[in-house]
Amino acid sequence: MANLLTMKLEQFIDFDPGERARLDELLSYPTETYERGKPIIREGAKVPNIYLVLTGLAARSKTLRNGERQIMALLVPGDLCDVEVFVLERMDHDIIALAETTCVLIPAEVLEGLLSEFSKLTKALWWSTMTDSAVLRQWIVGHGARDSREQIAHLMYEMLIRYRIIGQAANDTFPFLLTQEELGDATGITSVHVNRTLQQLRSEGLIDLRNRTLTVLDTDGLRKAAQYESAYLHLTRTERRDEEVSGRAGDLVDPSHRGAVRDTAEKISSLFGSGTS
Amino acid sequence: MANLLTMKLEQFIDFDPGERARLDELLSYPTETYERGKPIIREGAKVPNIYLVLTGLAARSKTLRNGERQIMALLVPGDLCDVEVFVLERMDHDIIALAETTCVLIPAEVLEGLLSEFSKLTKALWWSTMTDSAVLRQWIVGHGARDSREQIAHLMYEMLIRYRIIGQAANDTFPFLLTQEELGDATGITSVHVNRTLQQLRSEGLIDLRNRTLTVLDTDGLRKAAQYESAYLHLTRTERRDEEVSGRAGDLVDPSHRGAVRDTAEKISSLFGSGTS
DNA sequence: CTGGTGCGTTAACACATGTTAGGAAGAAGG
DNA sequence: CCTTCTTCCTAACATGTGTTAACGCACCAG
Repeated sequence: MANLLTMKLEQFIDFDPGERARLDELLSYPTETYERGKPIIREGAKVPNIYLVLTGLAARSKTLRNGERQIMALLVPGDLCDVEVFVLERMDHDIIALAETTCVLIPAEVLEGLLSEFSKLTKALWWSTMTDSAVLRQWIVGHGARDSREQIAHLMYEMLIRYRIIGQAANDTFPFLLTQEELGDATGITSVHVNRTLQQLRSEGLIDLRNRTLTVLDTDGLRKAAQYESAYLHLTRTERRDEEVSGRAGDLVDPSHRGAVRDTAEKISSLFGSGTS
Repeated sequence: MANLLTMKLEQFIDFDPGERARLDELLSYPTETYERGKPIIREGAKVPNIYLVLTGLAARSKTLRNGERQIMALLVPGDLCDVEVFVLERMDHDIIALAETTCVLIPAEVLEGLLSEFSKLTKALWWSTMTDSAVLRQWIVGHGARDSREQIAHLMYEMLIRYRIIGQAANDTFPFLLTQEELGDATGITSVHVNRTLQQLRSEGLIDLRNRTLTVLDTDGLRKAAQYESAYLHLTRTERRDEEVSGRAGDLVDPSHRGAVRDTAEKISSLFGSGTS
């Protein structure tokens, strides 16, 4: 399997073969699989491992005393769950599995060792962290200044890009594993209103959501509906149009980029499936 | 003047005199002052300096096409505005002055040099970054799962703690430099409704807000109103009750801590004013 | 003193979203 | 095949928050 972590970090930094090899080694640590709905890491836990999502979907979430739950970030394959363990003593939120999810458990020392060895990797990890923060900021903007339709459109558009980046959104179709209730927890909207909003997006011909699979029928329309702006994901190399990675999501972050590398979604696996070692 | 940055980072790590001296040197770089309302750093900018707030109040904010503005974080004296410049190419949001604000402009190379020299400092900076993220997460929880009264109470309670930490909230009174409109931008509420909510908090006897100064009349009541939970600020040493720092905000994050170090707010300057070199 | 200008304050009304409740459709399991 | 459970969907009603608009007050400049 392609190294998803590498595919993600490559959006920012161009690794050499040695570095890639080291990254690949990380994937050889033991994995663990979690059923849908089960916690992967609990708030308050001291965790000795770094969790990397391989398959499925996880979320950062927080539960208030009154039982309300707020999802604060979605973690797709290739994402790290808990870089904070390097510094902060305890998790300040839960990581939960929103679908059957498999993670690699990388001992913290191992990754820490790698980091001091390769400062490039250190930089890449900082990038990943700061990008996470940027996504959080975007999430806040969403809640404060967007209505429900814009919010959900935005979430979908962001997920499309992120699945593209890891090569799993051919034809603008990708796994969308959230229930409407969970979508509500992510956006701060009730599931009833989520439903209303989905109907609307469907009737506008923007999306097709069925069987946990989302197809974006009109990427331009969806971007517009989302008031999407590309900068916050900090896809440095994509924006710079580095050939190696820009085919994945280039047309999404910058429509004018299309044509050049159109319909490359299908080629991604051949391009990168073997390019990670 | 006490080194505000040191006071803040001390919440996490105990520096030795040499390290403190180096931190103090950072404050000797040129400062710049910004009028209320003026931008300090603009979205999209490539910035060669790290900005450290010395006095006043700044905010991370984002403006949408339709003119709506969302404030995503408040920066009080001692806070760094743009650590991201080490890694990300451009700012993905604005930093604006909400009051007349003075910043030190530390050349990025200088701080970067310091970081490789002292890994403790590196850790402290990571701490600061990850804590920022944690605050963002909290902010999201606020928007999604709290009503206006809880949100505003929460913001006030957090600010009380943060001003305590830098020794500027004696008697639970501290500068509260936000207009109601800005409070609205921070919480995603209209200024009209902010006003309604403030009236309510006043009539409940929780706060006294006048002349840009906030006095918390009932810390317990406010904490309760805010559904506040301490963990997210990651005040490691405060929670551990390290004497050196726990007097500042200990009773706020853990009410049982009171008595032990009550009314220490006034002593803070004598304890730490000279303790930073 | 006088006219701005920004901020706080209220009031009346509109509407997006929440709440509650129940039924339909599909998946899982015996 | 039937039962059970989850998720999706819809309807009627309730309400928190937004909108608009107007007035007062403090502060400042001239």
